Amino acid sequence: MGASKTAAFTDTDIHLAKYAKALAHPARVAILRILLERRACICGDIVEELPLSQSTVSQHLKELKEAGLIQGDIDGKKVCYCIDARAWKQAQQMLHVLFSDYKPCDTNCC
Amino acid sequence: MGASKTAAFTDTDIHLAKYAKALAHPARVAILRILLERRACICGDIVEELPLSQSTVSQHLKELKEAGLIQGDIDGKKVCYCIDARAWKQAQQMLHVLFSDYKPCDTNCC
DNA sequence: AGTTATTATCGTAACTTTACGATCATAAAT
DNA sequence: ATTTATGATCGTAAAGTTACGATAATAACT
Repeated sequence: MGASKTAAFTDTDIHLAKYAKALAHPARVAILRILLERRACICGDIVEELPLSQSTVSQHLKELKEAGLIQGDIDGKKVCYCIDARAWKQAQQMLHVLFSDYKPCDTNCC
Repeated sequence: MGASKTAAFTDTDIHLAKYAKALAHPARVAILRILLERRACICGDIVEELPLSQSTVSQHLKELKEAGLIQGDIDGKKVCYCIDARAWKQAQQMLHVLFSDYKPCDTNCC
C-alpha cells in the first residue's frame, strides 16, 4: 500500500511520529540548527549554507512548517523563518517523556 | 531522484536523522512503548497488540533494529526484543542537545 | 512599466516506505 | 519423522519522499 494506517494509533503517537518525521532528514536537522544558531529569522541564507537547490530547500522548509516546528513570515520580498516556540517545546516534551520512560534492566533483558 | 544526499551533512545530523526516522511512524512509536512498558522482552505479543499483520510488524521491528534502538535475541522458537540501552541513551542525548539549544526571542522573531 | 530578486509551486524521475499475503527457516512438541 | 508454532523474508502494489530544473508569483528597485 504505502499509506500509513493513521487510524488505530493514539493521537499522541501520531503526533510524536509527525515531529520525528520532520527531523528524519539530515537537511531538515541542518536547517533547524541554522535557525537555532541565527536565532533571528532568515530565508535564502539557508539555501547558501546547504548543498541543495533552492527548490529542494523550499520543500524541506514546507515540511518543517507543516509539522509545525517552524513558522515563516513574509517580510517584503523575503520570507523570514524561525522556530515555533510552542511546537518546539511540545516536541521536546513529548520526546522527553518517551525517552525518560526507559528503565534499564538489572540483568540483561534479552 | 529520491535518495537523500547523505554526503555534505555532518555525521551528527545524519545520525540524529536516522534515530528520528525510526520514530517517524506511529506503529514504531507504539512498538517502543510496548517494549518500554513490558520492560522484559517480548516478541509476537507485539503483533497481537497492533492492528497490523505479522509481516508488517516484523518489518517495523527490522527498521528499529537497523536504527539500533532495539535488539532482538533468539530464544528458542521465539524472538525476544528489547530496547538497546546504549542507543536509547544516545538518541535521548542527541535530541536533548538539539532541542535545548533553543532560546526564545524576547520580541517576536518573525 | 520593466527589471530584478526572492521564494513557492509544478512537473518529473528515481528511490523509499508501508502494507499485505505467501512462503521459507527454524525449533519445539507430538 | 511429522506436525506445529514463531518469526523472517520475498514479491508486489500503492503511496510517499527526495531532488532538480523550469516556471510562476510577488515585491522592491529603477
